[in-house]
Amino acid sequence: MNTAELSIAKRPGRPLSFDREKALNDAMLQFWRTGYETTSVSTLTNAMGITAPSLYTAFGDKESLFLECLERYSNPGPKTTPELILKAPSARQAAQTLLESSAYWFTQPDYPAGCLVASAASSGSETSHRVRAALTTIRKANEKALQRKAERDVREGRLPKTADARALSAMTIAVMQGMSTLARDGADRKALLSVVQAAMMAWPADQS
Amino acid sequence: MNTAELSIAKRPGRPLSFDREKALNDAMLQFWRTGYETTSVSTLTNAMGITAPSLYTAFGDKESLFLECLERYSNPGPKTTPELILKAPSARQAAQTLLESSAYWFTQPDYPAGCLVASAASSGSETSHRVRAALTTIRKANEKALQRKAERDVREGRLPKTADARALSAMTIAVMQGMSTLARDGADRKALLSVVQAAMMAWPADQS
DNA sequence: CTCAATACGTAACGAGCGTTATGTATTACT
DNA sequence: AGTAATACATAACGCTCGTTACGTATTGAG
Repeated sequence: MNTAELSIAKRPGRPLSFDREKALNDAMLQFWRTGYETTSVSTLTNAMGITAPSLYTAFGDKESLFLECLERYSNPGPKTTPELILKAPSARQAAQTLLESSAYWFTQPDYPAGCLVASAASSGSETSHRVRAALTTIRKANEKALQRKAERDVREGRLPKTADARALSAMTIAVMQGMSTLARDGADRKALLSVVQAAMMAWPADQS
Repeated sequence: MNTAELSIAKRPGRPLSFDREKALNDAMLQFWRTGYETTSVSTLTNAMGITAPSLYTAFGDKESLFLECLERYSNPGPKTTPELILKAPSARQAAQTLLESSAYWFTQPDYPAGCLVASAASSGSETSHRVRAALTTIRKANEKALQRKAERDVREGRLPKTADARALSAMTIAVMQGMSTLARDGADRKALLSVVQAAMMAWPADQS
């Protein structure tokens, strides 16, 4: 008996009768389509193919379910977006990769248009402040990572001394957010990629 | 008796006991703060200082009230934003004016942060599709006006022949949308103005 | 003064919200 | 086999939603 088997050792009691991962994914897609506050629990249970008590047993409540969906959405791979930014060869290339992958991600066929983080709860009442805080945290983490990367590039000469690292990263994040709205309004992948190309003109070329 | 007096001739029956303009303004501010679907009628009536039947008498229903607020918000002056864009000396200057005034508008003290149009209903259920359509229409009208202005500048030599009018205008609108989110997340006026400065680097200089 | 028309305050409507109590079925452990 | 623990399905909870009857008060017209 190895540690892996230990970590998935079955708890006592009746096990879940549905695939928790699939249900979570279905919930994420529904939130992606229709936001947080405007998606009801009954809409969720329909999309997930389970009943309300099952949802509460497996995920706690609506807010916890959303936060878990958010985690799944923003950390789909082994590396987080801030980590990817910091590992890029330059801030400029990190920005370009971020925007280009966003252009792809926001226009995937058979997926909701735009970005879950950008469009889930840009406004909202006071009752969902934890949700809004989580969304803001994700957005700011990306911006901060890009900013630090750009500041380092200025220090190390990959960007001109006159470059405004903070402004460039905030502008890049703004373009990303805005592209989500463009996608929701019907812009296709080609249009978004041309937006990326235009926005990257604002970045000074990497100094060699 | 002139035509102005005729146009405000009193209708029969008891007049409204509150200032309709002030109530409309209060409703707009509330929608601005908390969005469309997440703002309840009771929240609105509290903010407006009237009762629900008064709201329905004066404004129809929640959706009509929001659409009227939207008109008031997006047409505050004698000229619409598309008109201002078309009258600017160049597309580049129109974009700069649009972004700079947005930076100011999104960070007014004692007003909600960000943009009502950008944050009211970026996602949402199917029941509010008329509201979402109205918001999309406003966004697209601005983008289209800027695009036409830029296309004319390319034709008339104010912009280089290689400039992508569509991409530049879409990028500019994206930055504007994104700045609204930045403002909601706490960015101050100075930060937004530096974002504008950075974004404008993507626009080729006007040819003289 | 009467009448028609509109707004007002109170109170309530049906519907849907997020959530949970209840009893039963299914599992693991002893 | 028996017990503890968990999930299941059904049904309902209290609450808020957007909206509106209903009766009364206030206006202009004749």
